[in-house]
Amino acid sequence: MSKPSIPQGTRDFNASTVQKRQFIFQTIRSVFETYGFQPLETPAMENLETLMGKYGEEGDKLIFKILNNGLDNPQKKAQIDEGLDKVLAGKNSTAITERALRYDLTIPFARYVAMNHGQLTFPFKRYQIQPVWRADRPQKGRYREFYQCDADVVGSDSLLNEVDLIAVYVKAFEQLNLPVEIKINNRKILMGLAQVCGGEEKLIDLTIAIDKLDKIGWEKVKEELNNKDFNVAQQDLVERYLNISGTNAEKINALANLLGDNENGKKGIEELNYVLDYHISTGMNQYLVADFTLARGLNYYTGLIFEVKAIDAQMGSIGGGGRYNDLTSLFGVANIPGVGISFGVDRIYDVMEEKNLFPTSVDHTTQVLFFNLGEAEAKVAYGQMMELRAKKIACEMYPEKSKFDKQFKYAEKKGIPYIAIIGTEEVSKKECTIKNLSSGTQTNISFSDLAGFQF
RNA sequence: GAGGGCGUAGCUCAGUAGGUUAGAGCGACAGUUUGUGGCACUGUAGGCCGUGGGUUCGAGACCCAUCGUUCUCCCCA
Repeated sequence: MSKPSIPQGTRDFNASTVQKRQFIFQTIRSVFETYGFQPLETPAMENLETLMGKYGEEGDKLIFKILNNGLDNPQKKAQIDEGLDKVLAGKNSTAITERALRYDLTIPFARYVAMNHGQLTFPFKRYQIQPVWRADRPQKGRYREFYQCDADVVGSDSLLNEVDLIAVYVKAFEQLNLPVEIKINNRKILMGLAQVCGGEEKLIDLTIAIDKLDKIGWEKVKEELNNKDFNVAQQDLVERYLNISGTNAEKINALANLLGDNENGKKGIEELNYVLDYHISTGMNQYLVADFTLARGLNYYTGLIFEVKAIDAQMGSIGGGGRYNDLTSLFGVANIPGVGISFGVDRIYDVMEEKNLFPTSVDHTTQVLFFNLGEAEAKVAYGQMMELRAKKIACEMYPEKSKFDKQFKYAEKKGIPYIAIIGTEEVSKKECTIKNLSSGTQTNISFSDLAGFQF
């Protein structure tokens, strides 16, 4: 038998890791709920059809598909052979696979809204904290199974939603004590740039090229634009666009000059300004950075877009989101605009761990270990232990009668702060010896006072 | 999908130019110490050197393949 292992890109989480992760989940969840979002859960698997074509060509390749059952059924052999040929040719076939693992939380949410729009009260605000799966090649900060925490509002055009979601980001990261900046841009600005550069149809090529700027540098981006038939004047314009710098206000001014009276550009700037101005009054503007190089890969975004970056950390974005005007139309229900954000918990964990930002209080463990000094003594001790447990004090008893040495070491390794000794002497006196392991101090407490002892 | 690094004890790693019985630290276990831990000392257990093939008188080391892992690119949280 080979050594046991787990699939590539997946992880087991030990007690301390789970507790730290729970701290992140609880922090985010409590902020979501404070802002009026309600929970939703959707299945780990969706119909393949629901997911395909929603994440772009690259995304489709990264969807984990689930093999159908019953492929060994001889009566279906013809269909299955035909399906297999399609799969081998790089297509999908429902004869082979008709379900897939969730790739993100946004599309399943859109599907849910489309299915239930008759029953939902709009604006509908939901949050969702669940794992997603991607058949990506794992590397630093990238896993094949990871959690997303999403909050979305659908059924409202108001920019107040964007304002509110930014506040969610700020408050959550403040509570996590993780310094971040929130980059903000508008797809309309990018659309405006594309129009000024020759046409809307260039938007996708343009955003893909721009998105790479901080990785490959301007020269390479220029090369890519050249390959995509941007002429010299257009390349020049993009260069001036990307070189915009300064404070948020200065950047926006420069951008307004560059895009002139392009309608999308004007609208995009207006929306951006609205949100930035709003957060001057909340004092959260210090976190906001207008960044016109921000593009976001997902093509369903239509308005303001966000990305959260941890300050001074070698890590890709730890959150992102934006406005999508018509996501549910993918599922046949039109005119439900929405806006949402996502937290990348696994990356947040990695950054916090690296920077040592977890409060020590997240480690919960047993408070009191009751020593086992023999059958009769243990029975008395067990009764005392149950009293403490009734007070919600975490206790456990060493399961075997062992030498002190061994029981002490167990407590020490597990980080248990107190031990309780009840031996023959204590039983006859109806008392208990409590020892604080870190200070070494030891006191005798009568059974009747034990439940009131301050551990 | 493309390209690099690394696989030796439970963990972290040595292993010199290919040479006889593969080492250390930590951890585990036992004892010194059968009602007082952390420290110290002593001892014990634990290795198909990832797997398969090849080169060689001889391979942990060199070559090929394969699997695993990790990082980078693409893309993304």
